[in-house]
Amino acid sequence: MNIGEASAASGVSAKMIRYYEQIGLIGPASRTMSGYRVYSGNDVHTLRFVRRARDLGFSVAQMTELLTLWRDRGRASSDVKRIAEGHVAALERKMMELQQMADTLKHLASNCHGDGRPDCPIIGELAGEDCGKHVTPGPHAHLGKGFEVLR
Amino acid sequence: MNIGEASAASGVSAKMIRYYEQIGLIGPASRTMSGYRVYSGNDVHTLRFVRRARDLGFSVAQMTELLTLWRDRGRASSDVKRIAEGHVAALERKMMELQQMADTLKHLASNCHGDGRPDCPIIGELAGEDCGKHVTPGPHAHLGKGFEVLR
DNA sequence: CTTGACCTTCCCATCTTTGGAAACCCTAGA
DNA sequence: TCTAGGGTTTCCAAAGATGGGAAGGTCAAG
Repeated sequence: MNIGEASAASGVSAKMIRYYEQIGLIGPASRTMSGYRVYSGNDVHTLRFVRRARDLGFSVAQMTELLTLWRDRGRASSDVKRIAEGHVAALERKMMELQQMADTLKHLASNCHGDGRPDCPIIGELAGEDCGKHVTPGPHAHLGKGFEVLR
Repeated sequence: MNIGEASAASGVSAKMIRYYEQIGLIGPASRTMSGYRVYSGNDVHTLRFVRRARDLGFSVAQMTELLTLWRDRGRASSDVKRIAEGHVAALERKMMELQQMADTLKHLASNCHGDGRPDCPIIGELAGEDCGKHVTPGPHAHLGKGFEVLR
């Protein structure tokens, strides 16, 4: 099976398969005499594992850990659970961050006429116009570097 | 006011101020004879605008639009509202995506012993083991390229 | 004048994914 | 057998926003 077939069978693009090999997430594929990569059913299994983990938002680093645990017959499920729960926490942190942005914007937009007139609380807020009630008190600016999640 | 002071006054790092100038989000700053960038109170006002928009998750492209509208005294608030609501929609799409990942993972984790034993539904799901009830039916893989939101 | 803090530009790294170019390989049809 | 097309290889670059650092110039205080 060459890389195109492996890609179709796993749902991982050929580009990404090469990339994953390059960065060491997956081992180097064996080659034909002419240099074409060759994949086995087992390789496709691994690629599917990677795609599912990717779909769940795991980073390459986390996938490396997960792949190692997957291959380790003597693994402790607590190790897997720890990674998963850490990721869930990161997802929830990110969601809260987005929620806060969305809430602020929705509030501002709800007070915006949205017609031909130029007055707009959204622009006003961004410009820092103190017009009485403030929507963003501020404390969500330095939310830290919780960017482990999401591309 | 030099770039360090403008940075402190606006909350935008000096690095980012230079970057925003380079990509054309903000106009080139005037310079002293020795080449130091010089900022006015007005410039700081603009930088604050940019920081607030950034904190709300707007992309550079969107900030460009917003800055243009801000400067346009004859703007229609509907234009601003449209951008804001589009961004809210993107935020909500992204949140739903994350929620789906988190839900799947939480479900899997709740069924994981999390002890020293190797059995683990999380690894099982990633490996594609069909063990009766499936948690991820699948239809959230090709969620599209909704990556306009978030860094 | 020296020192330390600041500024300048330039390059690199992050992280995942996509795109392209140039060259090579394989297979089917003429 | 030759050729056309599609698949494959590698390498380079881009994207988004931000951080880090090096090498060298500048400024203000002592």
